[in-house]
Amino acid sequence: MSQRRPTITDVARAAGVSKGAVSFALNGRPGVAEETRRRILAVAKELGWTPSHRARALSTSRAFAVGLVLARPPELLGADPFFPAFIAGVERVLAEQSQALVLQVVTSQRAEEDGYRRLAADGRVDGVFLLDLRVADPRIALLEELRLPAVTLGRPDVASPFPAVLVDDRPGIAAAVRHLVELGHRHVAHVAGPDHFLHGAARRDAWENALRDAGLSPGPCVPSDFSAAGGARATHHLLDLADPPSAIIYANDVMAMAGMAVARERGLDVPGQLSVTGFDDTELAAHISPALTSVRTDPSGWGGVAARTLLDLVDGNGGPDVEMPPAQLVVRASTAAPPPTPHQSP
Amino acid sequence: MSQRRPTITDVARAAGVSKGAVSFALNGRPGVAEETRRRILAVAKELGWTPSHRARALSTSRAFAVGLVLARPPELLGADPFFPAFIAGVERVLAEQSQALVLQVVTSQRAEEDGYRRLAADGRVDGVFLLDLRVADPRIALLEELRLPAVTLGRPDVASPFPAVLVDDRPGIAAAVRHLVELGHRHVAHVAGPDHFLHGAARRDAWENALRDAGLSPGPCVPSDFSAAGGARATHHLLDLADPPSAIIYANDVMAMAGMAVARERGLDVPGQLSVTGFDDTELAAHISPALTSVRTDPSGWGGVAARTLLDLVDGNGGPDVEMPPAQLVVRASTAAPPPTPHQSP
DNA sequence: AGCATCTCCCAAACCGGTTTAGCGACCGGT
DNA sequence: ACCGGTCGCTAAACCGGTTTGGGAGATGCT
Repeated sequence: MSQRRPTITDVARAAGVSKGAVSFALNGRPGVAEETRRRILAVAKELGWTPSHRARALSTSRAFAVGLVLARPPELLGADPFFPAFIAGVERVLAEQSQALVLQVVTSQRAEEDGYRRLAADGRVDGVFLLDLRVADPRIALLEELRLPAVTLGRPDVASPFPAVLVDDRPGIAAAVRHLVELGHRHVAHVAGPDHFLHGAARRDAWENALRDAGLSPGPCVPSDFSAAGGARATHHLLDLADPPSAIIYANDVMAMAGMAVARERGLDVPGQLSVTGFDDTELAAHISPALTSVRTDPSGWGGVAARTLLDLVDGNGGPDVEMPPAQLVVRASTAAPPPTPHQSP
Repeated sequence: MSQRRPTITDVARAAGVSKGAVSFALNGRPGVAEETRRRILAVAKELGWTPSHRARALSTSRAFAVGLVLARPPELLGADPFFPAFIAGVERVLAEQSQALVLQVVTSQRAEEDGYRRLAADGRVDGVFLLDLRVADPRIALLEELRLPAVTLGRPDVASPFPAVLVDDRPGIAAAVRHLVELGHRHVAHVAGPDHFLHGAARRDAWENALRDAGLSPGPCVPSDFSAAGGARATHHLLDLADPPSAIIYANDVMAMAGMAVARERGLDVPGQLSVTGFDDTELAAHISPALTSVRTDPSGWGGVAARTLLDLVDGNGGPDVEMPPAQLVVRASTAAPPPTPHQSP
């Protein structure tokens, strides 16, 4: 019938011991007899006592939470398949450790840094995830200055004191290029993500290198922004060229789908006259027409590993970088042999 | 050069006042001379002092955070345009109040209730958002029992002590039906969301009522699950009927896009032989071919209003329900007049 | 001058845990 | 019988704020 929730003092009194004993018993620390420990825990359960997270946070100077600051332009937020899946993976491991996830969504980079500052200043979190690594990412130094432990998704291009979860997009892109080359394509373009993202650059490099490895010169590359509108724009640009590509590798599925639509509106058959590949392998990719050849990634798996790595780091067990399995190509109906062209038919 | 961050005691000492005075000054409470207040604040700024969120949380028994528990099957997480946008809207108002958002993503309903229990038991949050209302939603009673303030998105079908942010999907669906009827459709089917969601049921009712209002009998309705796979399945089902519909209203864009693909694979022209409408108006909707007629919603706007409502509630200013503007139909290329059929041509 | 009132501030208690210092009981060894 | 060491526990300090009770000094009123 008690209105207010029981405190450690209530448990101590009921068990006939001191607060300290209850604390020791709860945390499984030595120095309390097994018999006593059991009794204390029994009383605690009977009273329905749960240690106050707030009090514990104050006295241990820990937040028991990790943070994620996400900078996304509003129009991309809804379309991004990565971030919700990543979070789900994170949650899976946080939940079993009674840790919480504090999320901040911001729309500009300036706000993003403020977000980290606030998380740090408030002591809301014990560590953070660093996503969407950028070229010469200033956030690394910021987090160092804030003394905020972090785990990066991908390997930064600047010196970083933080463990990284290494995800390699390149094999997937390379596989896509090889797949297209094997089909006979000689003119493979790329619609990339923004230049300043490391993963955008990595996918672009992979595309370029794979083509060179095949003895071909890379087709045109158009940097874009991961949005459907951007993908459509880039596609128009490529198809307007004097010598348009016979295949386009897009840096994500959304741009690829928009690109397919553009091709179609221009009267081009996909894959008959233009092959298209995406990246992410979203659920929709398999259910559009033609079904989209894409590169499957595992954001949820990355989230889980990143969370575990971060919790270890926060506990003082800074581990080494973790390598994740490479992305895999999933071949569907949006890729096929190119049409015969003046270049190829004598 | 101090390693550890300054505390209120440091500020008090430096300003030559007591801790209490600093606290009063900071919180703008009466009882401290204007001159003194300015001096204290100056010293605080000079020392770079920020009140410890943890200490404040303990002494005021407030978390200065709100929570969101999201139950989604993994395969839907990436495709759902609603939740990231909603969160972005929430953040916009939380940020300006120095509140944080604690997120929990779970995959089963059982886990969802545990999620709320944990948030409450840990005192991690002062209130929560209740999304995806279900028929006879048990979470209402749970939150009441947990004494956790909440704001619901939509009006529950059970007695609820919580303020609601009222979003009405029905006008959008009704507009879609009217649009199709005006085009000449007489046989309009619906691919719905899961039956147990209130908004799924609402969209279904709206579809049904709008058809009746037009003097037509509702075509078949297939409940589905908001996934691309589900949308494809439902579409096959509808097109396999002896008397297939000439138009299908889908409960979200993803199912509509998958449905369009199915129609196409079966050799049906959209919109020539089958008209299709979606719901959500995702960014991609405008960039597929044919561009998808859809119903535009404003999840980010809802998030902002829901956050403000929740913060007010937590502060003891439980307000009335808030009505949001209705969803609007956006007509694009996926809808057109139906082909002449035996029914219609004498 | 005397007294009530008001303003401004301080000291101390409090929130609910964790952690340290230390004390008595018990143990084995000599 | 005495001594050093371990075990099991308690009391109290501590984390860093907020809040309450009350005291000193200035002011107003008669």
